[in-house]
Amino acid sequence: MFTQSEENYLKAIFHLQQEAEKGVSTSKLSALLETKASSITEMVKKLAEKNLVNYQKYYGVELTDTGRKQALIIIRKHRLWECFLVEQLDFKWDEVHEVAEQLEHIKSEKLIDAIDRLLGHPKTDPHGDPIPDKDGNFTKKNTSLLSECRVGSIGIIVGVKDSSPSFLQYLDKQCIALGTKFNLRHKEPFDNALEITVNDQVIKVSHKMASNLYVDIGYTS
Amino acid sequence: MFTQSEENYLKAIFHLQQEAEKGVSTSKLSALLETKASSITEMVKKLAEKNLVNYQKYYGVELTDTGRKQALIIIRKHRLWECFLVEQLDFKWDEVHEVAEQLEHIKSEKLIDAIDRLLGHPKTDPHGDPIPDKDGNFTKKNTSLLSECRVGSIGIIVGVKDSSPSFLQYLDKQCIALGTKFNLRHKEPFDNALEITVNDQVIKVSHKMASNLYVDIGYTS
DNA sequence: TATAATGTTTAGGTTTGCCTAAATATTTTG
DNA sequence: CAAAATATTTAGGCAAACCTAAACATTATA
Ligand SMILES: [Mn+2]
Ligand SMILES: [Mn+2]
Ligand SMILES: [Mn+2]
Ligand SMILES: [Mn+2]
Repeated sequence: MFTQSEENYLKAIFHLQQEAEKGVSTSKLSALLETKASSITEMVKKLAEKNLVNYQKYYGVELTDTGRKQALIIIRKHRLWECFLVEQLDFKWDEVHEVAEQLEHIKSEKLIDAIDRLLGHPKTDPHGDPIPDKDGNFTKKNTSLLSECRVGSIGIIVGVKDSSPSFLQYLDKQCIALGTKFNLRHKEPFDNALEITVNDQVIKVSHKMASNLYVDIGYTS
Repeated sequence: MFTQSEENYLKAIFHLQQEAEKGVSTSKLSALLETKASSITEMVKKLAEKNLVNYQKYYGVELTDTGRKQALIIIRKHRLWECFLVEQLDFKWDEVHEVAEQLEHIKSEKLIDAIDRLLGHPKTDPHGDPIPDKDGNFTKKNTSLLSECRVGSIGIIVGVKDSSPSFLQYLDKQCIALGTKFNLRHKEPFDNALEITVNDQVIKVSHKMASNLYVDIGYTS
């Protein structure tokens, strides 16, 4: 069994590993976990001791197979709890993360399996992120960003890269949600702002916003 | 906000206060929390510092109004989670306590209110214990024990005093559950063992067992 | 490629919540 | 009511998970 702190480190290392192919640096972890670099070094040594990560002084860490498996168990719990909160308790998608950060540490396999069953074994969480199965398998989601689409594309919003409450609330205000079908009409050369239509309504999407929206592209008109 | 440890102390003090009218002793807390007496003394001083308990060296502690209110919030959460596990996730009544011990520490008023609403504001938990409302009010349950009933009584099982898994499993095996209607037929003078009938079936109930079952007595035949 | 800038680790502390052993207070009992 | 038994507190330590400041390694730059 692992401490809450250890679990948070494993999760953080997993997430950072997804982006950078190299070892995850102390400073990246420090920033993500909002913990001083020196504390990161200490904990990382402890995780290496327990064979959850490979650690090379000054060159960062990587999860071992055991570490990766454990990280995925926590991520599975986090995302299932987020689904539960939205689907059973009517939480909004911007309200779930903080509570899920707590719930993900509850130790009971029976509990999380029951939640999974209650929800009908969902494949993605309220932010479009994939939910690993009990063995840690999950289908990596499409990684096209709206910002990278060509003008004329038709597609569906399937996920958010930034899932901070402020961004999610902004999406709500703009009537953009997961599953929203859009038509990319125009890209402004000056600032890369986009214009999309949703149900024949024109919505302006800044470049920053568009680069935080994952999409499935259908066909190009 | 309080630490998990502090919350466990408040809950323990509350429970022990229910039985003994005097101040709760260090040794009682030590036994219940499975923590050495010296550690209890330390923590109790900290709680006194925070005005959650009144503490008199050598004479035990009592909850202040603030402390009592806080204890009831935790107990409310514990019992609501137990209901949730049984009613929504098909846990058995002997499987819920351990998980609820973890879930009761999740910090989110919105969450527990939503669980309460989902369950339809239940008044008692799976062991027959009352669930305090948001303000800490609850109706103290009937405290008649089966062991104290007169032969000839008719009644209903409404709660368990001991809610250890082993006792609950034993009750399952004997087909005794909350809501079970019984007829107290005989009391054996030698060992105070009882014979009750449930649906015309005779069940032998030892004195120890009977002294852990709360009942509502209807009328005496 | 030497030096400066940046990133990482080490050394030494702090707080929380626990422990054992010893000291002290209370309670029981002869 | 004094001695013995029991309960409680105090003193001194430990591990986990943080911190700051200083030392040291790596990387960037002139
Ligand atoms: Mn989340
Ligand atoms: Mn999510
Ligand atoms: Mn319980
Ligand atoms: Mn209960």
